Amino acid sequence: MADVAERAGVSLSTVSRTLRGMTSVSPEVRARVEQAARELNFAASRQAASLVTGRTGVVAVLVPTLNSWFMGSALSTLGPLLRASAMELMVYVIPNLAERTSFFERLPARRNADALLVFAFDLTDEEMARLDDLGMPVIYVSQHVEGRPSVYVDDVAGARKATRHLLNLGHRRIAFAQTATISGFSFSSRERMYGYRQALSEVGIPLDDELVVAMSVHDKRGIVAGVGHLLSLREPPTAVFVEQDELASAIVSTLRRARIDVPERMSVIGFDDHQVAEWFDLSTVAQSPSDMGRVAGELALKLIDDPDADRTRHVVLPTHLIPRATTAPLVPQVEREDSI
Amino acid sequence: MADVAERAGVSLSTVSRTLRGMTSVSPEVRARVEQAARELNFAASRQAASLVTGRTGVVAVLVPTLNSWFMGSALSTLGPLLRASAMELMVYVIPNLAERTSFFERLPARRNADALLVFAFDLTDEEMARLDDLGMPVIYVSQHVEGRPSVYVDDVAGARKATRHLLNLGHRRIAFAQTATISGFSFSSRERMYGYRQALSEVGIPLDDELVVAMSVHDKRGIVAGVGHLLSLREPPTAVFVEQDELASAIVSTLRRARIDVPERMSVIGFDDHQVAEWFDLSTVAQSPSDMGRVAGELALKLIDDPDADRTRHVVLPTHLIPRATTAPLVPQVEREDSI
DNA sequence: TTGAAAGCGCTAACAT
DNA sequence: ATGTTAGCGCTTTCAA
Repeated sequence: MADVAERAGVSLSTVSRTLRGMTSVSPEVRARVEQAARELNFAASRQAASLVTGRTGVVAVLVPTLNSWFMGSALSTLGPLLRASAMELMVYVIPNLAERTSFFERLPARRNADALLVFAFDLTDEEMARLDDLGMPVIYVSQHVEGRPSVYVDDVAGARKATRHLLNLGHRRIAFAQTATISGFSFSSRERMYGYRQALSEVGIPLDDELVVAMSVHDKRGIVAGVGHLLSLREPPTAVFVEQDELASAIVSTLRRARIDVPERMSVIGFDDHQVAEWFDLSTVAQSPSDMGRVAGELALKLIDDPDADRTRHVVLPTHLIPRATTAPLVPQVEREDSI
Repeated sequence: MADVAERAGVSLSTVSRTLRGMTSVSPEVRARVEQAARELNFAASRQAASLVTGRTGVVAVLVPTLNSWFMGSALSTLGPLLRASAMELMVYVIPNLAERTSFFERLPARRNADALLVFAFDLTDEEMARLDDLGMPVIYVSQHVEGRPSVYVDDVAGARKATRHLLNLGHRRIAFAQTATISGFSFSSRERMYGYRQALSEVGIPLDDELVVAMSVHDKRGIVAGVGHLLSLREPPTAVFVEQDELASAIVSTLRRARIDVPERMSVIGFDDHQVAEWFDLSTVAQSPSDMGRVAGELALKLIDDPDADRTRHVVLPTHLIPRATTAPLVPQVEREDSI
């Protein structure tokens, strides 16, 4: 910056003021400085600036993985949004317990970011307390935490929509397929189960634990076993609400391979509106991770800029039912049973 | 840091040395300092340190999107790897031309990172020249650039493997399904096409442009039309090599919906070993984005640490054929033709 | 509107 | 092994 000052024949402070776009610089001097800066290919060091301003120009995000549709969509929106406000995006990927422990021990984000976005993590109270005295706004995304700024989708309402859709189609035996805890998303999982139960209770259908199965997307045998369990019940379900599109797709494949037609013999509805839902023509409940990224980013910027902003605000995002080809009205199968 | 020094009853430099893990600190003092630091919840400011050292402790990555299996896997590996070397991961998401232009104009990474990893971008010569005088190692990932450090998978060999597998199964009419340019991945696309052609030429099968179709994963009608084109040829293919698993899955679905059994009537092989390949039991050629992230990260760390390291080194990663259930030996369909 | 000067929090060279 | 001290490149009073 000294070089620029010399070349433009002005003082250091004038260069600084010019480059930050302050108004108290005469147009003539400004032109000269900008010219010099361009010629020298100069860009100010954020490190040095932040040392004196106390702001880093960085927003940090804490994520369990980047390898998921949800995180990918959310961050792909968040990145450009931050850049529009001259902020950069720092990512902390915490895939396992060891990393997690070390992160919370050392809190590397401290002083190295202006805000932290915690994505889809089920934190312990101690961990949250630790983040509380990080000295920066901490926003919880895809989960809701009392008394702290949170952005999340209304999982309960979404699950209710899915279940009601099946009820409206005439189904009465409706199963719920749960994903065996994917790290970090257990919060949504609980909420979706709750919405499912609510919808059934509303119409007076008693809850039946036999209709609830848990499986993991990556465990083929487990999926087959789970589906098998449902099919071997005395009174099997005619519809399944699966809490995640990826698992729903796997279930549809499994059913079809077993010659159980979907949706003729079994309706299946997912949750997410993941890309795979479109490929499978899967009925589902859409949420928008991209909106989540945007809203969370905007909230972060606001909390950074305005220390008086409400730090307990919750933003709840809506869901939408997307009926596609894997749900259909219940067809009474009485004939078959009679014919046995 | 002064607070820590005072609390531990030592000098500033001793605190600094301790916290950076230097050996020239007596165990007893070290313990005291660490204790004090913990009590005060202290973490050093990277900004201040980098002002002195000239190193930022940051590795920046330039990506077209985060919302893809490839990027997600690569960065999920890269993140923890960097953190193990006390480096942080800064992400620049450049989804469109406007962002791209502005990135190359302002080069925000300048002075704010120690190395830049350019993922899956087809850069112009001017853009690369611009990066050359960024004053930090720039590593090209998932593409190969003459004279600059690059990490990429051997797409040509992979495509050859896929095609040869089909040839070995007896297929002679083998189509190639290309993805209509997904931003940033045109490099791999060209290479895979090239490998396909090589394998055919090796065994003396003439190239037939009618067997090459382009489609986009998100354009259902386009996929149906592309498949339709192949099925309406005078001499239709008995196998298709699809350059991407996601598209391959869509093609398998389309074929099955049209009652063309896969693999009985048509073999389909993809490329990537994307998750979806497992769900569809799709034969494919595996590449490992995760390895790519790891290797690229290691290379970055090396180039940062060792100014004398070879800056033109290329790392080529292998591919593996994964035969699954969508490829099968050619069944002569002569009978059918006779019976018409 | 511009300039001079005092730090921001750290590291590294030097001294002990 | 530990302490002292001079900056790193900026921003921000304060003065002119």
